[in-house]
Amino acid sequence: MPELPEVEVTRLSIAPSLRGSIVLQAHLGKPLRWPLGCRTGHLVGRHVGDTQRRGKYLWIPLGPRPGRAADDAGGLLLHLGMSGSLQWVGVGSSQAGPAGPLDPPGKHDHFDLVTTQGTLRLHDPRRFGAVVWSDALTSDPAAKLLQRLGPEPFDPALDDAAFHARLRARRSAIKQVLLSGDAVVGAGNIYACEALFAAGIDPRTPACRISRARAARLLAAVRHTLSRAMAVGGTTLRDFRDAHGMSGEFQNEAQVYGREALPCHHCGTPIRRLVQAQRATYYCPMCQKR
DNA sequence: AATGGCGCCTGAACGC
DNA sequence: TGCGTTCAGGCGCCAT
Repeated sequence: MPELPEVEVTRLSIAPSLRGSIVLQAHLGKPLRWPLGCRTGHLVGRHVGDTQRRGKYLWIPLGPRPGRAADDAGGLLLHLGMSGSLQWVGVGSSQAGPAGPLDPPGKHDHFDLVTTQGTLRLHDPRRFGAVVWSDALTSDPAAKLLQRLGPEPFDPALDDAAFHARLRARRSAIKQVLLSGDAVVGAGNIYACEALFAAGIDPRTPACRISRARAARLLAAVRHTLSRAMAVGGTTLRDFRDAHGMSGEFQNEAQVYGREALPCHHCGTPIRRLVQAQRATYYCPMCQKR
């Protein structure tokens, strides 16, 4: 399940390959969450810029078409949804087939961006993901999709006081507030559970009832958990891979996620599972307090 | 206006 | 073996 670490790992695995290339063609498969918003031919001939990330979205800047003014530029906003992953096949790679630089799209390959340096392919069985053209990050539809996102976890402007203030504005359980991305973006179900364990906070605690000191611990725990996950290539529960096929290792370090009834690594108490907002939450009833 | 719930999708795991 | 059911969940959207 791509959360912020998986998206960042993906970004790092495609940015150097894509940067400086020129789009030769693009192909669409089955419909994704939202329509592309332009014809695939609209992308051809554009210079590819440096891939950026905001929350769990990726932004691939595309320069103006040949002979057009600067305001013809735009880019692609990508989201990996639940089951999306990107694959990069470089020109001259061993995966190059007789038909061209890449095998024909498989059943779950729904977008190809063919460039002078290689092909970026989106694989997404559940199709909760999206690829959307936008004239700029600050124009719709990108702006509309990004406007509601909370602060980035590693934004220096997000200090303990700011984070605490955001928690105080929410009466929902802290687990749901983390998932909503209102107080800080990037923690999905796995990392929200892990960060709450690391901070020793019961996932059912109303966000507004968390003290300044505990909020500081939680913010540090979110940052530490996301950092650690990125350092080991993310979490591969089933099929997450970076664009070069590398799987992640964080699943081996999970303290609570997916460990119902197994002993807590810290105190030995069986890990519990509960459902919050129709999503599984795992926690240690001994180590995590309200 | 914050908040809870729905629906989009498919494959894996499960029960009979 | 095969069928039906349940679960997984990011997140925009809707209703309250």
